[in-house]
Amino acid sequence: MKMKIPQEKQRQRAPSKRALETRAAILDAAERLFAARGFDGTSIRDIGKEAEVQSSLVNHHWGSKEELFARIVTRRADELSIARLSALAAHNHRGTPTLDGILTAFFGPYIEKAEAAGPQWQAYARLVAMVSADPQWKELTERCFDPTARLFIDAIAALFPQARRDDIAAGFVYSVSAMLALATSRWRIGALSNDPDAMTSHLKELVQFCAAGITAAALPAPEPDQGI
Amino acid sequence: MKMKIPQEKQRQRAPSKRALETRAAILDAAERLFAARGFDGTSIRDIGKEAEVQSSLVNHHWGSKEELFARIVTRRADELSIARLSALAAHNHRGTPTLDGILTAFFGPYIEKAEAAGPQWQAYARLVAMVSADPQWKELTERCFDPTARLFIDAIAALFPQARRDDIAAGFVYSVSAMLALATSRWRIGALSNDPDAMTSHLKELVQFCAAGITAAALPAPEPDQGI
DNA sequence: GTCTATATGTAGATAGAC
DNA sequence: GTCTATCTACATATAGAC
Repeated sequence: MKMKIPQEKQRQRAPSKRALETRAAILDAAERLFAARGFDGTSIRDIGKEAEVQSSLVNHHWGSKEELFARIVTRRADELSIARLSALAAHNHRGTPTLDGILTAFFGPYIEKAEAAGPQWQAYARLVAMVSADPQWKELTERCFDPTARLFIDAIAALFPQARRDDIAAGFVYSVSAMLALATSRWRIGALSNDPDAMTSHLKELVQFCAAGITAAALPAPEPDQGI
Repeated sequence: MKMKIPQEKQRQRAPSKRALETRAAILDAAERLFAARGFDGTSIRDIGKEAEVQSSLVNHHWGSKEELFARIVTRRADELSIARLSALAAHNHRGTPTLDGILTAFFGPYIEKAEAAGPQWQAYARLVAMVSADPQWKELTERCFDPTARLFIDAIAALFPQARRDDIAAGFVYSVSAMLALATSRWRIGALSNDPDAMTSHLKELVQFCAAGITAAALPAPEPDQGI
């Protein structure tokens, strides 16, 4: 989660307003394109065109394509981590922690931002789904998300003192992948169920799904083939 | 991207043994590289080098890069669908269907192939995870996986006559994403739990997780904030 | 079927004028 | 900071000899 950007390391004077706009426009455009077409599917030229600036300004402001990509992933990851840990602390302060509460503290901040701030956060979910599945970005993923994930796993593990930590961790990874599936594949759920729907109402269903799954994974296996 | 492979449409004579080997080597090499680096991150030249054949043979045998990619995704998808539907039929024939049994019929064939036939099937899981998350391959995904998915959703929905089909479908999509997370991110689970493990033992845990989740999602919401 | 050679386009990154 | 022009490398795909 340490994200030194080399281009900024020794900035001498305050940048002009226009320069700041340019830099922000490049970041937003790059986020949209990377999310839609992937890292290799997006060119520096595409980004310049989308941001309506010269393509050489992309390298000038943000260095190499890899550095730009890492910058995009980390800026929202940090914001998300803060919101998630704050929600977790608030939940703990409210009384005895519950699994539903912990999961809501993790899922909620993203869902809220995706609904409030709109398409940029939705694009970001696709970006996270991509980097999570790609070994090329393993280090980046670990830096951005693992510290917070460990804290949430700790919190859940505290609810199941008798459970193996492996099982809790596995359940948490499954839960995160389910959240990404919700965020990136509403079209898929809609297509399979013949009825698209809004996002917020899915949060509670997602929490219900994951909480039941983690509880089942944490407890010793019940009678085999229990049926429905 | 229409399943016809132009190069094969009117083959006149039986191909030589060497030609068959070349064609198979290209497919396997392409599968490894596409899975490791993605579609845009893999070049035809890379594939030729990996298969130890001339890169022009890649186009000659399999047409364009897109056609080659679609061919790779579909060949194993068809094999998987057959195995899954066969397992589902066997389970139904065995007596009253159960959720655990249906999920095992869906997950089992992949896990078995990944363990038995090894790395090519593991690469394939990463490939499926990629195409599932990428709008560029939406049509390909629908053609390959949706028909079978619908049948499994039907089978699950029959166990919960009172549930909304949307909730079943959502639970199934979450379950599939969890399976892909297991197949592609063992390193992630291992890193978070400080203890990597073998794959087969995870199948039962995965089924347990998903069955509990789907059951919870299918039933009307219980008392709010039920805790652990 | 397989090879060499190549046509044609685009990639990331930078140099240097303003 | 911004722009034009360009260097160098590599991409997909094909033509044509063997």
